[in-house]
Amino acid sequence: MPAHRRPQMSDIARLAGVSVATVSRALNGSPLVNEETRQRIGELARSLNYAINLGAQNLRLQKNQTIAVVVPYDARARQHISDPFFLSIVGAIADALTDLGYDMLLSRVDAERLDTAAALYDSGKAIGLVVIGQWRHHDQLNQMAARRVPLVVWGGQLPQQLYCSVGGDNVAGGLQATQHLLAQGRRRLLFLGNAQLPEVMLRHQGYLAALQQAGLAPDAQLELPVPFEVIAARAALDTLLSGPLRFDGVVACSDLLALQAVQALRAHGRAVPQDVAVVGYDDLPMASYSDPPLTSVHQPVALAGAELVDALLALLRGEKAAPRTLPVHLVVRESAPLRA
Amino acid sequence: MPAHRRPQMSDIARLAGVSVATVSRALNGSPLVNEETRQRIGELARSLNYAINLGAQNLRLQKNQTIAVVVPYDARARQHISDPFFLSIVGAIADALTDLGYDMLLSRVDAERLDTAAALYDSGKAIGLVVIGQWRHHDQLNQMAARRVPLVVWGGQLPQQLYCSVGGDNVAGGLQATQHLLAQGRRRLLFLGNAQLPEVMLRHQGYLAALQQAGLAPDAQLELPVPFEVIAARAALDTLLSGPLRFDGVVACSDLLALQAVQALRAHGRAVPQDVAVVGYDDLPMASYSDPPLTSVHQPVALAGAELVDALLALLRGEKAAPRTLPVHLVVRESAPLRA
DNA sequence: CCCTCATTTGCAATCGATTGCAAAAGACAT
DNA sequence: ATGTCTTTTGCAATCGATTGCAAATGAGGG
Repeated sequence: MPAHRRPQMSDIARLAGVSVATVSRALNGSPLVNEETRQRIGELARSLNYAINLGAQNLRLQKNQTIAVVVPYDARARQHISDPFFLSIVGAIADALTDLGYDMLLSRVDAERLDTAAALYDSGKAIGLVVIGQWRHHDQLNQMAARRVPLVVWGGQLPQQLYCSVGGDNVAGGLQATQHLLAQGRRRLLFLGNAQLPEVMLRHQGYLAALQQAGLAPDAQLELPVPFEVIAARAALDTLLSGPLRFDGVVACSDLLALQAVQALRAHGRAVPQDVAVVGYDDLPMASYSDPPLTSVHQPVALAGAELVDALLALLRGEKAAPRTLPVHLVVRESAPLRA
Repeated sequence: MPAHRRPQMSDIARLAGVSVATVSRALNGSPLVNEETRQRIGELARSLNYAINLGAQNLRLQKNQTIAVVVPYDARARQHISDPFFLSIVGAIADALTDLGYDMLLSRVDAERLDTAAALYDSGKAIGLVVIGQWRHHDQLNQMAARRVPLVVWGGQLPQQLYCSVGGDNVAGGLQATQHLLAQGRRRLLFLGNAQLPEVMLRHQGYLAALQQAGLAPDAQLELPVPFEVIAARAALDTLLSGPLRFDGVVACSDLLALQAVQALRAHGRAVPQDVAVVGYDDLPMASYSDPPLTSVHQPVALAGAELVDALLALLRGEKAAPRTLPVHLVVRESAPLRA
């Protein structure tokens, strides 16, 4: 026996003078083995620091307790998605899975090829997938679901959706953020976010609905389709602010974008919230520490993790899992206070 | 054949009218199979959406490409560690592992029982471990290393250390942070962090060294051993500030602690940085957005991920991996500016 | 027509576990 | 001594792949 091979059942069997079958039964607490034999085998296993080979066990028992969590990234920009909101969702999922005794495989895939994530399921590495965000490939997710890949997606609920999504109430979030600014008398509201992404698109619907309720016509110039990636967003903001366009409020689709907007506005000599009020999205912990503290739409991260896992496990039990929309609420702070 | 079983080699073999062995060879590009047969099998596999069962393959080939990343949490407080710094380290490790074709298993363990993480290795789920932080159990990590569990730890380098650690230069970080405050004429510096944790202990050494260089005697009252967990830290700060103790600078062991200190100070009517200057640690992205923007010791997160993975892979190749210390540097912002 | 040799295929063992079934051993009644 | 029953154990097949070795096939030479 080589020096540092991990011990296996056959080693214990040899030392105990019994067959591998007996060792297996002893360690699994089968009533078919003699009590004294079980003791001997148990002690031997402990002294050898034996741990069962889960790969072999899973193969034999056709079981697997691994869930893959897929975090897309932007391959073209070689830009890894490090938005703290996504990371905290991952943390929440890890908590929920750990509590239930599942293993979590964390994997990154190209955001343009979400369907490559199916390989994790096809290969048996994982029994189901949690995908963080739909990005621009609702269609690929639909195809995976049609192939019966067990799949739950963090994101917005769309028409013609074959997969189960769990997400914040994006329409309500966009609506509340916009209403809050309108209630302060703000009238020209910049919408900051790329509406090609379903979640952003839904928030944009809320934005439009609020404008309509207030009797305002939308202005296409007030929509800046920036990515979630901050460097590029900042560049777009600077370009915009160098132009003639004026606005007195910003509805941003993430807290990071909101903070970039604050910095860009200040760099161009505009005060927040006096000249321009800014509302963020996600309500990250940092929102309360920032300068100014951000008014933001709070998303329930811990609940999100639990609901994603719950929905996926329902799917795996063969039940059908309906999309879920989680409540959001506006947290008012200094970047867009109650009274302007 | 049941409706939605994943196809396997025997299915392809039956449909192609060949043996499983031939299918295996064909899909692996062995020169032993006829070109036409290979074509037929390849097309069949594609049309069935076949993907090899990696569990079975790994068992047979004795291989495994999974690395476990272990994030400890505080079980007593049922408090999950969500410090963004740890999450961003996890993200960096994920990037490094993905680039090299490894899978990453994310796992949480009780910070008081770091040694339970060894089960991930013993069971064959993973071929090696990356543990995020030593916490208070240097000893347990040493025991795991003595058992030859392939192991790399994010944290400080300690005497009598049997495992490989990768970490920022904590002594230099503590030193620079303290020197910076002393250079402004600050003389009574509160050290914020629990020196039971090795990383904090090393930063504390740097703090003491800086005091000594300046000819100042340390004052034990100026050491507040708060945990990394913010709620408890805030309570300790409020208690301290309600007492008679006075200080004009704070050396905090994380940016979150620094921001809590800023808030507590303000709540007690002390201005930052005028009355008290505050230096954080980690230099999270939020440090530059906060109010005031934080002066902080920058830790190289992306490099950390790459170095952790590199060290672990070296271990797995059978080489010995020496502990690594990564450079840190102070980023000066408003919470402790150059001129007080 | 037989032998040799190259090409292509299949058989069967193997990885580390689990489990149905047969069998061995001992207790007890007849 | 024989048969029955219970308790305890081992044999061997199995999970889904890989691979050494034997064997089948066909081409080419003598």
